[in-house]
Amino acid sequence: MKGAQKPRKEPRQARSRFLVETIVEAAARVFDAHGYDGATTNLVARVAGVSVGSVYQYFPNKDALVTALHERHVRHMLRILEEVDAAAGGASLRETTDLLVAKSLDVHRAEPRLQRLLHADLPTLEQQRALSAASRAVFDRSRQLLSRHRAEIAQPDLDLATYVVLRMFEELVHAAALDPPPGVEDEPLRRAISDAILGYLTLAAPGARAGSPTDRP
Amino acid sequence: MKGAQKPRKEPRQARSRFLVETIVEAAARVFDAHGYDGATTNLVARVAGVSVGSVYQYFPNKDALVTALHERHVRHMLRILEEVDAAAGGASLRETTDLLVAKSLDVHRAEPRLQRLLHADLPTLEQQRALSAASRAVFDRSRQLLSRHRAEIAQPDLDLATYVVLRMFEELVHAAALDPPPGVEDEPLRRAISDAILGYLTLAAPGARAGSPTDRP
Amino acid sequence: MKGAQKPRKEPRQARSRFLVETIVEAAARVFDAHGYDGATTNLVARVAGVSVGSVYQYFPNKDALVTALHERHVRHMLRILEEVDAAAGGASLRETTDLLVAKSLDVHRAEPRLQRLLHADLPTLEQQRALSAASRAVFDRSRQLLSRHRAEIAQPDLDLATYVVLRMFEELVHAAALDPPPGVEDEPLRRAISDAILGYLTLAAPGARAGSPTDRP
Amino acid sequence: MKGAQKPRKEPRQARSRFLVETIVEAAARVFDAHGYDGATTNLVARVAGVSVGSVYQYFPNKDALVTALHERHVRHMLRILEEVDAAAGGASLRETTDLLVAKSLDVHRAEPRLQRLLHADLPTLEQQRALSAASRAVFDRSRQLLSRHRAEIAQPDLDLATYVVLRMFEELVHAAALDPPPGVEDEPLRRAISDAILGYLTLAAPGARAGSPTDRP
DNA sequence: CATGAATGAGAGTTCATTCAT
DNA sequence: GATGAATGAACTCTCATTCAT
Repeated sequence: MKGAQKPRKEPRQARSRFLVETIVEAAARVFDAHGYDGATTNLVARVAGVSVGSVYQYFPNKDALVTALHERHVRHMLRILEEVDAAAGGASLRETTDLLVAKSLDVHRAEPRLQRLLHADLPTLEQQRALSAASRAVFDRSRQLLSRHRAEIAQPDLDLATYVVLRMFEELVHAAALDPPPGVEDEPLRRAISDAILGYLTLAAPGARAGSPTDRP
Repeated sequence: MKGAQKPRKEPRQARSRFLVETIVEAAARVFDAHGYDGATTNLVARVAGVSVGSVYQYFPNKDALVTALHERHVRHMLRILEEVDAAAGGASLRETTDLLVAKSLDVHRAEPRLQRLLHADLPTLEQQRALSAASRAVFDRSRQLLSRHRAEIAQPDLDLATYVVLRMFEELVHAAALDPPPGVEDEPLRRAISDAILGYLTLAAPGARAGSPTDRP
Repeated sequence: MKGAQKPRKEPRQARSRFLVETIVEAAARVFDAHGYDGATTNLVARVAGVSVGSVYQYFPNKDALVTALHERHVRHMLRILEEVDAAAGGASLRETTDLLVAKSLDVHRAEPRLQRLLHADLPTLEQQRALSAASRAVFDRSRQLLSRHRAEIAQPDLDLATYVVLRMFEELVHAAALDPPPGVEDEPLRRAISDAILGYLTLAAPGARAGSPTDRP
Repeated sequence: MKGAQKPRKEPRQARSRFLVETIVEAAARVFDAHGYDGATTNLVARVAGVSVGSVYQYFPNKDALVTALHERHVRHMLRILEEVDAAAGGASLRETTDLLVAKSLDVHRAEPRLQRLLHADLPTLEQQRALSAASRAVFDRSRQLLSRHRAEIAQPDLDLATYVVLRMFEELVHAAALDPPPGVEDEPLRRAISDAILGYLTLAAPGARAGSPTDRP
């Protein structure tokens, strides 16, 4: 992979926007099915039903497709955060977390290899520039959600906590989707992910382990 | 990446063993510096100070190098587990975890991109066959270490707990090494990783746990 | 050599057809000059004045070029058969054979090494599948020509006779073109080839072995 | 056989001769099984049970193995010519030919691909120098045999006749061994080969060509 | 002499990218 | 804009050959 890349031109017209969407969806299918190396730009074009030239009209190079896929994923996650936020009026942190885990698992299970690729290869790229912008939104939204449950959270630094939670969350959902532990049912698996997040957030100061903050009404 | 690959021939003599080691170390440097695609077999050979032919004498193809690097990493982690186990006579789970985090961070910081590559690309490969053998050792050793602290662990299923802990551990250490949160000192960062693991393991059961229908002994 | 190979795409447009022809002609020159091993795909491309990529656009691999050259040769031979057939109204078998030998010699002398390669390497390949289709046309056309002279032919099984004649014909023409006997003029050489074919076809039934069929009182 | 103890000096040569033979036989197997390209010198060495270095001790390069195989074949053919000559006291040309065809077919059927390779690739090589020496012996011996049947032969130039007969013979035997016509029994096939040779040799001078006596209705 | 690890030139092939149509 | 034929740099991998042991 070379360098960070934004779409070459912003699709102004409806047709263009549709074309870009078509290409991105094709890219999602192709990258999920073949991995980064196996995914050729020509194949993406063929699957999208357009010519390679058209792909390059909107994406200056192969990595730009990956960047676009990342943004697509971020949008997806933002939507989920939105939904959960909306649906959960006075829900507890546990309930909210459970819901997020369940919804995210659905997303990752739909295209596990692509998600792994996005999670893994992107930090490698010099694209962090482009990414941090998109990722920032997820970070901010997540932090906001956590701050709403500030009372239930023992960790003092909420920025750091958000960072850690996002990492754990992504990784565990990835793992559960792509490489689940053998012989474990879905429910305990989701439960374990929630536990990991909840456990971290609610961990009392060292020594005070027994009295968890969630014990309070 | 193609398929799983074992070393082509087992290095029997001292000279060969040395050569293989040289090649693997060169591969580590090259993969860490250039990523999977950027790492060419010719470059690995050049860095190792041998000819391409010699690389292919011992590794049937490029992916075999990655597999070897994975095994090298696994050996590394096993050594760390061993050391921590030996050093920690009656240490608490927290102390043991802190030590593991510190030592692992050193390993990952030495070659962060390689570690990311190993963590990310390998599950993609069909090499899980070969890998599971090597990874199993880490899993078993980790589980054994956890079981020694059984009393401090609230999670009922120790296999699942080991799976989750290993994932969290690897991911958070990777992240801390490759993409640390801005403005966070090393100490709190390490602390956060330990908290995540400890929090998950020691999470007291929610008051409603007894009623959960899936919680079978 | 790997496996049988048809052209990757049928050249629909005039430009493509011209390109394919150019490549095949270049391949003919290169294979004739360097043999199978010495002929590199890059050299074929260079001689054709195109890029390697263009060669692979139409021929999936090196062997596909050989297959194409075989088909080119078959077409050539068919054309000759056609011409001879057309020109020879009531010609005798001898006259027809003489003409075929003369024309074929011209073809083989133009690129003797290529002809040898086609004659020799192809049966080795698994390409007999693809070849038999093309070769069949030559066989059928030859058989048809022979059957027109049925009265002059003593061999009972015309299929077998065609098989034998084609083999002798190809081999002797090859030999005469590539490795002629020293000190023999062209005319007696051509005559000898015709004699071989005529002699076989007109050989009287066994029992008349001692003398030629014309020995009859 | 290893118990035999000859003077200490002599075995060195004997051993070398044996080694050379071993290598050549291994080469025969390998070239027959894999063709020229597929036959690697390392494989030949492995099959021979010696090291590559030993192969290169006696054969300066890969083509030297082919040359040796050609000489082996020539010796084989000479032996057959010898046998036939010895066994056939007052045999007719037909009888002699039949015997030669039968014996040669056995040889070629044992390693058809190798024979094709020798027949086909060698003229291509620059080894014609070395070959003509070896081939000359076969040529001379064949000519001698033909001259013994001078009375039965109509062709005026015996050198040319020998040349033509050898070519036809080799080609037809090759073809019969490697690529026989479908649905033809062995006997008629051998018969056809003999017919081809006999027909050529005994063909009466032109002009005497009469309507074939085997004309069918 | 025998060995076989080491060599490295060079081959076939792919695929991101361009640009004339 | 859209197309897709054409490009060619660059990669993985092979194998004839050498030479230190």
